[in-house]
Amino acid sequence: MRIYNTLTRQKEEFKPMEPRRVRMYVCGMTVYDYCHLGHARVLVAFDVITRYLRHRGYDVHYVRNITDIDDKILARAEENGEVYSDLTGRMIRAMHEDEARLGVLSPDEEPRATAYIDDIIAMIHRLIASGHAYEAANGDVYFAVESFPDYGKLSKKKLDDLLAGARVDVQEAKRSPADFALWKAAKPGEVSWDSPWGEGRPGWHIECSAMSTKCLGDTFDIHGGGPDLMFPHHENEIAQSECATGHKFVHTWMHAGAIRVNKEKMSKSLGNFFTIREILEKYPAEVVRYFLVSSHYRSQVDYSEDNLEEAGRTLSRLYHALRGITPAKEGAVPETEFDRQFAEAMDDDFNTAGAIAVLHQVANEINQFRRDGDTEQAHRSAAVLVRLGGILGLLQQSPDAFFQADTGELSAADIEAMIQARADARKAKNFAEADRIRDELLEKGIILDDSREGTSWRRA
RNA sequence: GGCGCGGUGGCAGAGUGGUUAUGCAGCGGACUGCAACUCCGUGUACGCCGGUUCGAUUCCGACCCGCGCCUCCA
Repeated sequence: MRIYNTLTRQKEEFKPMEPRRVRMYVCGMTVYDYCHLGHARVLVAFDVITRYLRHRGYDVHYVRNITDIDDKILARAEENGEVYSDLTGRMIRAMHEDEARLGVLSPDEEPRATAYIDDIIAMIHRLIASGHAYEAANGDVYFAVESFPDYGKLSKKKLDDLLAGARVDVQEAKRSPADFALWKAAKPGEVSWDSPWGEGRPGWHIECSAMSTKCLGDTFDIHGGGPDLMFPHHENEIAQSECATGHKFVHTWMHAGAIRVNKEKMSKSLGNFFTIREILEKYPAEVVRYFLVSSHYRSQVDYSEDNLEEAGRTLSRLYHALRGITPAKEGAVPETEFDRQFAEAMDDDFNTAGAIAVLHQVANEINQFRRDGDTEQAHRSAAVLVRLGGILGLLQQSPDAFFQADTGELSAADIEAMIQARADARKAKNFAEADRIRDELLEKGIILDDSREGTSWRRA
């Protein structure tokens, strides 16, 4: 299978260090606020990647960190008048709720920066000892960017350009404007840890170097994250890690595409972000997931009501195909041409859009079998659809659960009673009454579907 | 300014040197008491200009446009 590597800017044949084992690290959240859709994209993208790699038979060790100490966290806690760890604890719980609702499997390890202070200090120590970092007059420790000739190899930036474009408010203490903090001296009253350089806390980038190395070794297979982490975060990670260990840090770098709103990137600094929980108030979680998975993980996607609603209609088509069918038992149906096409798409840099097209072909086949009264074949194809959907984390609930959740003011019993009343009216050829009932339900967001087996219902 | 990514049919979104993406929406037909669902059929496409080629949406070059990073952001 081939994966696009940001480091080389091309798709490469994926060869993990150990044949059947994949070591992967993904930059997770800085927990000072609720997760937004951009976070969801990264969460879902690497969830699908993990699921597919496992489906392909790899033993994946997936590590995704939590940044639970940083300037923004301290600022927000101060603003709220609370202890920073109360804030981060609350946001971590919220994040776990959000990802569970989106069907995102937990990573194998979820290291937190504050639990790895010793490892961070040890790595900084090594960097100072090898001349790649220095303790400045203000108590901070900085990484000396010019000591690493490869600096810029991920983001394709030249150090000269970075220095020329540096902002005016350069830290006096830095030897070079491009140097970045490994350790920040604590201001009076700030939460801090003891270190050889005095009380302080880690810089933003060093935690990921320290934790990934600790959890996965000096060198590992895949490192992923959001599009805006490429520079400076990932660039700095490479510098720190390769200077500290003397080994290549990561083989394959993967970056998700940005989420946009009105042609602008959704980001916290622009203030145009939607949190996952806001969106989940308006759309079923699986629809949001489907929306995310229906385009390639590296492409930009636009968040809009139209797009989410279309995703809802499209996912409904898939669930419609499954309605009233008990899929054949997993394993009872051998691999089909559809499995092959699905794998072909996914093997090509996780082309989920192509894979979903296959899902629709399977749904179409199910509907054809059903039309022809070939129940046996319909059930077998349904098993294929559920099997392939599962690799993307989709189609794992019952169609009724999907269609009949969140019905608003009416209970299922109310709806069933009205359906019965309508059925009676129809039997009596009182179509005016039957249509009145159907319209009343529609007004309340309930759509009826008649079939030979009877009438079923779903929310609009 | 530097670096990078992209421009596909009404919309969303894959892909390919010559042959159907897929879905949503639309239209015609079947089914239906009428609808919905479903099935069958159907139209509109590859930013612009050159080049390579028997043939380019697909390769190469120029141009136009959009976006991202260069500062905390997934």
